[in-house]
Amino acid sequence: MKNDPKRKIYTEILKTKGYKLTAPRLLVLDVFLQNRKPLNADFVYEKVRTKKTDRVTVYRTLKIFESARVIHQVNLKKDSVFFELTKDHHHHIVCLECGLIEDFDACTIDQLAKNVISKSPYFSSIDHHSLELFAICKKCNKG
Amino acid sequence: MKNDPKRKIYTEILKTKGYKLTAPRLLVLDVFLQNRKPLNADFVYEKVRTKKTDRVTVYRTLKIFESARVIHQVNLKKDSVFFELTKDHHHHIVCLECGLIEDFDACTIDQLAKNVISKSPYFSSIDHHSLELFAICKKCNKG
DNA sequence: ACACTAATTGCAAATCATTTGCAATTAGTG
DNA sequence: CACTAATTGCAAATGATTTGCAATTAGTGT
Repeated sequence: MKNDPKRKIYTEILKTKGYKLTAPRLLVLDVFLQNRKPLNADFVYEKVRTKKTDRVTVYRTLKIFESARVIHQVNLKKDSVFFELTKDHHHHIVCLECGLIEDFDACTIDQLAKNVISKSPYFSSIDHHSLELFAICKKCNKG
Repeated sequence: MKNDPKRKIYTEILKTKGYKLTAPRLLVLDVFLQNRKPLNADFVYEKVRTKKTDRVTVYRTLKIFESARVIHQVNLKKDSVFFELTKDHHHHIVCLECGLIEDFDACTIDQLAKNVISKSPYFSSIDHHSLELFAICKKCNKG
């Protein structure tokens, strides 16, 4: 969505880091803004391939977005790597059988992170975190 | 280590699930017992290749161990998948620059998980979880 | 608006990790 | 000790991701 207020935040981050705002990059960004869940390279490519964007460009764009901290990896134990927008951060419960994903917030994690940092000899601040719970969902438990 | 008390726990799990205790499987298990940190397929293979064990067997063994819940995936944002023994579970702070890993415990996560479960319409229990913090370590922050 | 230049792109080919098919071997059972 | 299904190793296939390179383009200054 061109009118998503977060769009500007991300494009500003990219500009600040010296990356050009090219058509493919904006397309990929919009895929993330329009699909607020963890996405893999293939999903993104399927959404932009019609708009003359190569698969390689998708890979390269994901790398750039990741290094610019616009997106980050999410551990979903699927066969490929998934990413989500950094500002959309939340946590997931993932069904080990069917892959069902439920979101949840965990405000206590920030407190926990502070605690860990205060005791660490190597780290003094946290960039971001990843908390995933894995389970068998009720449906799969029956089957 | 043949004398590691946890070795028996894992071999029992494998037996119970009907998997044969073959030489390659015991070799892979021992690699995990002797290297208490997240490992990838390549690391394991390098440790067992001398003992006439094929790379394919390593991959297949990791799959079996994962489905038997002897090991599970850890999200370290590296280019390949890492695993650790389930009973060795702890959390990590990973440096986004140099990959330095520091371990920590987080006993409050279990409470948090219970809390999430009590509110979830889809899940009624947690199998395991994954909490990783990502940061730039003090050393990399200077450089 | 126009030209310049480095960054970015698309394509084709290469690489890397992981998987599959199949015949030979082996662990666990009786 | 023999039996049988599970497991293994090899070779080849697959699938995801990366690389080289020439053509294109965004952002800059004019």
